[in-house]
Amino acid sequence: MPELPEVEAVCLRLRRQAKGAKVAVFHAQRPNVTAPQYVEMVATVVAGRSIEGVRRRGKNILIDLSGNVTLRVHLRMTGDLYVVADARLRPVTVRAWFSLSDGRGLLFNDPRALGKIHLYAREEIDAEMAKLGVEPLSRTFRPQTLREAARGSRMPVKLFLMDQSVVAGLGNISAAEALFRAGIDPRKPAGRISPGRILRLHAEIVRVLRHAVQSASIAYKSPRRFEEAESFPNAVYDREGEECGNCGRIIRRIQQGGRSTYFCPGCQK
DNA sequence: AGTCACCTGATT
DNA sequence: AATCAGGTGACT
Repeated sequence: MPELPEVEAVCLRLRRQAKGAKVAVFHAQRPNVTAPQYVEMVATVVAGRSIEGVRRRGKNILIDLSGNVTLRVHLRMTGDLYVVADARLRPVTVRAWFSLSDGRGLLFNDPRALGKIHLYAREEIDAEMAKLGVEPLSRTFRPQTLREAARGSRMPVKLFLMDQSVVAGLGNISAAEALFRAGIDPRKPAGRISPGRILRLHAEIVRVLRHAVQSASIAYKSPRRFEEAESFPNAVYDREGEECGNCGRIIRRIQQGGRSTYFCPGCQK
């Protein structure tokens, strides 16, 4: 279920629960989870190192370990990463886990098994993450950032927004919702959007993500406030055939880049 | 720039 | 049985 907001929530949770803990053993159900790296290599290097910090870059979770080593966890479509009191009690869909020296377990639960865990030297990881685009919730993300990246691009703007080398962390939902709020047709070439619309799009991206981070963090924290967290329902995503809350037209679903795109033909030009 | 493979589970 | 899924990388 993860886009940037859920990944951010996972990082917050890990920071509270796992910071300072020491990794004893790494286990993997299938070599797929670390491929093309060897499970044995990861296990050997990770053993005995403590968790110094947890960072997020785009949709990547970066776990800094002692001795200048960093684990990169990508949740892909269905991954989740969380601490439990006893790793022996784990769902069958847990594809890998870390035994912590205090007896707890750090589980990588991933029903579809598309997620990845990779190991890097500290200086390698920064170079790797430099391939990603701007962090949309940082001050370096400005309307001009979008304008310059979009200049001359004939890519449909929805795919442009989901290109991680442009903006890091936008996914299928946030891209669709931001485009709806900015009143932009997802099929429109990125380079042909007016400066004024780009300005609006920038603002809506930030607004959508800020709110989703807030909701995701609350939902992960206390189930009691789950309703509150859900109080910002999707305007278009997963609403094919329903009426647009703004203009009443029927929300459509089309295919872009092999994924579903939802939009309102009335509001989005 | 578009299509497909990677996986499994839920829904139609 | 077929389609869909909040992602990405490797192919045409």
